Amino acid sequence: METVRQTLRKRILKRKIKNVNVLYERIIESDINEFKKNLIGLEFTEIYRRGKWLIFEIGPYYLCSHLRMEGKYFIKDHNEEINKHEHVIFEFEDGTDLRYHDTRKFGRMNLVLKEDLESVEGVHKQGIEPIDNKMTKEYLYDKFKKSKLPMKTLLLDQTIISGLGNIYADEVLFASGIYPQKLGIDITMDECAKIVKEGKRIIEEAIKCGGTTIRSYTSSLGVTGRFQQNLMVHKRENEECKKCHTIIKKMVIGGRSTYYCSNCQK
DNA sequence: AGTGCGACCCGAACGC
DNA sequence: TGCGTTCGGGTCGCAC
Repeated sequence: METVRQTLRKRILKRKIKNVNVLYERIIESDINEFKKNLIGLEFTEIYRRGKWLIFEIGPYYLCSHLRMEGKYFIKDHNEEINKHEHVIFEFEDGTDLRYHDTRKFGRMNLVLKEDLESVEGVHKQGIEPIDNKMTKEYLYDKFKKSKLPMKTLLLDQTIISGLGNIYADEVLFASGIYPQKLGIDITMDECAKIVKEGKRIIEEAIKCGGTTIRSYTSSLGVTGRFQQNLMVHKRENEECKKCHTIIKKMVIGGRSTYYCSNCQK
């Protein structure tokens, strides 16, 4: 998401919106007519990110966009044919479009007045980013030790750690040597220190690589996604652990597929 | 309050 | 080859 933000802001700032075309209305959670009408004549001035949310600053509003798993943004010439998975099209006066593409139609957008940002479901309850200096072992220990949930589930809790998804959760647990089903109450301060250290390292590295693209056919604005070459466990079921050559296993925890090395993660 | 689970959505992968 | 079925993934809402 950070990669998308960085690339997108180079491409769309300071362009006036001529028209907004919404082809699948359920993407828009706020009032649909206001969404289509209020953005016309305005230009994006900045793009922020909060966890997995992209927050576009535009006039008196924030446009909050959550891509879920498959949402992507493309810049295309307005004359280009509309792909069947393009659901929201922002038409700029210079003849280009910003197009939101989502094969699963899972992503969501909210247009709110700036002062109402905290009213957007999900945006307001973000925890601390792995790359934020406020992320400490004491903070995590305090959150984890009270919970009987498995560590995999806790790492995915956006109210604790902001922005960590399924891929990176598996990678952080592997790098920290923690068995994914280990319970929060059983975690130690030393393990929390590892999660802080490895979480920061992995996310910084992933951002440097332009993120992770799991499916080879996916490509979108700002996602060249070279980090998948660095993945140690995720999507590597039945392959050898890159550290100890044990066969990587897969299990489901909290409804999420989880990859791990039974030798490296105790 | 904490926890578990179905719903949302549909292309891809799988099974026959 | 072609059909029907299952899966996945982030988050919310509901039930316990």
